[in-house]
This record gives sequence, C-alpha cells and structure tokens, in this order.
Amino acid sequence: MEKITILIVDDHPIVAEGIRKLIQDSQAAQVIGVAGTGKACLDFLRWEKPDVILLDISLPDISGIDLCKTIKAKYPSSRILSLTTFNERSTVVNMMKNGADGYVLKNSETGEIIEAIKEVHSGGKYLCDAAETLLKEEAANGLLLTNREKEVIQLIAEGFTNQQIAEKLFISPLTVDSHRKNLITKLNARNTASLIRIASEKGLL
Amino acid sequence: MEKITILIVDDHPIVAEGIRKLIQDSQAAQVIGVAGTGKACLDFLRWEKPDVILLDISLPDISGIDLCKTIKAKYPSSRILSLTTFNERSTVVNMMKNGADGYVLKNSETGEIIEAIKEVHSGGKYLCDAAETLLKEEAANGLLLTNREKEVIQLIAEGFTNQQIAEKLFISPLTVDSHRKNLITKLNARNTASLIRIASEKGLL
DNA sequence: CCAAAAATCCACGAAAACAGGGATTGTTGA
DNA sequence: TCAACAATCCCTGTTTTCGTGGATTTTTGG
Repeated sequence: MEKITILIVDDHPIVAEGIRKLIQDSQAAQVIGVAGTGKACLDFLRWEKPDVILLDISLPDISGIDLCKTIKAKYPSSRILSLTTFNERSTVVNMMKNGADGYVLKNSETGEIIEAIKEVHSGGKYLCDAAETLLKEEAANGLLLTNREKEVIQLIAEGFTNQQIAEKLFISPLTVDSHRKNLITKLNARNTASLIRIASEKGLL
Repeated sequence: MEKITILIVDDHPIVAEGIRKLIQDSQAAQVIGVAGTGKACLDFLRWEKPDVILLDISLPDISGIDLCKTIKAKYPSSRILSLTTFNERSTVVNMMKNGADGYVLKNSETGEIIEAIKEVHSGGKYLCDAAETLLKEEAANGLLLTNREKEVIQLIAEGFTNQQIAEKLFISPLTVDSHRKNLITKLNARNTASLIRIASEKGLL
C-alpha cells in the first residue's frame, strides 16, 4: 500500500513533532515536509505535492484561513485538513468555507486524526465530533447574524456612529440604527457596549 | 547524571507526544507521566513527585491557572513550568502570580524548552523572550488602568449606564463619566463601543 | 514630607443612542 | 405560491454619551 504523503504546516515545533510521531506510528502515511509559516508552506508546494496538507490556523505570517484559500486557488487538487485548537463556530465555518476538506481539533483522539487523514485523502470531508456539534449548536442556538448585521456590528465595534456607518454602506442612518437595535435584541445585550462585549466573547468580531 | 523527572499536563495528545519526544531526545530529562485533565494531574501527584510539571493553561476541567495555585498550595516544593500557546499579558501575569516558576510558549524553539526545564529545576525562574517582551511592553505601553478604571470598564462592558455604575460604586455619575472619558483617551478609542472592543482585544475584561 | 497620581466632582451644549413602535420592498426556501 | 425573513426606511420623544474644560481631595511612592 502506498503511503499517503503529508505536509505539516504549524509553527509549534512541539506540535509538528507530535503529529509526525503519530503518523509514523500509524503506518498509513508519511510526513514529507514541515512548514512553520505560510510562506514556507507555499514555497514547499512549488516543488512537492503532498497528498494531504495538515494546516494550523494560527501562523506567524498569515492566518491559516487565508492560506487555505490561497492554496486551494493555486492547487485546486490539494486536500487540506485543518488541525487546530480552536473550536469556535466562526473559525470552523470560515475554514470550511475557504475550501478545507476537514476539521479536526488538536485534542482529538489520535486515532481520529489518522481517520480524518484517510477520509480526506480519499476525497471525502471530515468534521470532528466537537466541530459538528458546534455547527449544530449554531443552527439551533441561532448565532445567526445576517450578512448586513455582521458588517454593521463590525463597524460599530470599530467606533463608527450610525451616521458614519450609513455613509460607508450607502444606506440611511435610520437603517443602521434598525440593525443596531436588532443586534442588541438578538444577542440579548443591554446596549451597544455590552453588545460589543458579547459579540467579542462569541468570536463574532 | 540523574535525569530530571517530568509530568506533562496537557489535554492534546499530539502536544504531549511531541513534548515527550523532545525530552527524550534531549537526554536531560524523562517523562514519568502524562495527565490530560486537572484531576488526573492531582491524582498522579498523590503517588509520584516529578521534579518539574509542564502545565498547559487550557484544560477540560479547570484552568491551568487555578490548577497551578492548587498544586503549589498542596506541594509547595513542586516546580511548575507553564507551557502554553497564549501570549497575552494577562495570562502570563496571572500564571506567574499564581506560583508558576516559568513560562514558555509552545512555538518556542525546542532548545529553549529544555533550557527552561533545567533552569526551573535548579530553582530559578524562566520567562521566554516573547513573554518577557510582553511584560515590558505592558510597563512601557502603559496598559495601566487604575483599579477604579478597571471596575468601571468592567461595568460598562456589562451594559450599565453611568447612572447605574455610580449607584453600584457609591460615587457620582459625573465621576463615572470622567473615568469613562479617561478610559477612552487612554486606550485610544473613539467611543464606548470601540473602547470595549479594544479592551476585549487586550484582555482587560 | 512633598510631588505626582488617582479619585472625586462639576458645567454646558452638542451629538449620539435607545425605546418602541410602523411600514415597504425584495428574496428565498419549503 | 406564499410565508418567512432580510433589508430598507421612517417617526417621536427620552436618555445617554461625548467634548471641552476645570477643580478639589485623597492616596501613594520616594
């Protein structure tokens, strides 16, 4: 059986080493490279084509989310498995939206990670239990801000007034105010200040 | 030479494995246990006394910060090296305040981690460069909110008005307003909304 | 002890947010 | 096709924050 070739992209030497060991032990795959930055990753991909890329989100130069998009744009056939510590809805969603083929948390069982690699390599998608639960929670709990609301809350958090936001979005200040009120209601805030705190806690900014 | 005995406390199997490998390779120490939860850690310590405890902050049951305090209370002679991904002032400060003997980031060079273990074992303190820089930045940059300001910003973030905050603190609403204005100036915010965002980003809430 | 910083209080007008309605277009999924 | 939802806009009055400025009293560190 051909071994699956792997590129690890992670800026933590410890983690990279741990993954390498796991993969070696499993016999199913082999690590052909380790990159500690987004740049190193792209350089590597110019010369070698791993079957699966294990991608961390927090990298020193660019975010794994952006890197994911870039890789998929340049090498559409590459398979990307996101391997991170974050289990926030927004992160999971963004990652998958940007073309990742799977999402596994670093505190997953080791077996699950190998499983995910195989699944992704064979063309499937893989979401770890925790991530799946999160996505369901989102749907249920209704952490569902509309696109417009996301734009608006973002600008509010940056300190713009209704008036200024209206100008940026080419809509009426009254509309912005409506969005603001809806946001306060949706997130159960008392006022704008607590709205921003709550949004920040939930990773919506 | 006696090897330094180590207990790893981390809920990421990958990371634990990586650390174990690093330590093995270094020849200077040996891992005598791995705990994935705070409880497992305390159980382990009842029977065995590792020279150095490598402690992660994010654990499933209790925070590493609290665990640190607990361990130090029960076993004052134990040496604790905090090994985490976070490099926020507040985290570093809290950890050291609760008795940790060292602070190293997971993305540190592997050599640095071994170095830190040795230093901590021999009774010294060790702060990785990144953490040290952070602490200096804090002093320099002036993330210096006064006690009163911290109370006030906390209450603002919870959605209370000047009036309400004044009642809670038994001071005049005008005073609260002064604090608010000072906060906005200090943190370079445009208004309360952005004040809360900035404070949240800096971990001041 | 003394200077610096923190905490307190104030005034006044302008600007912004809040409360609590209502209403009209699109879009879209079942 | 039709109800639900998103996005838009509006009104009225009240409350709160913002900007600019100043002033006094405690703490506190050297």
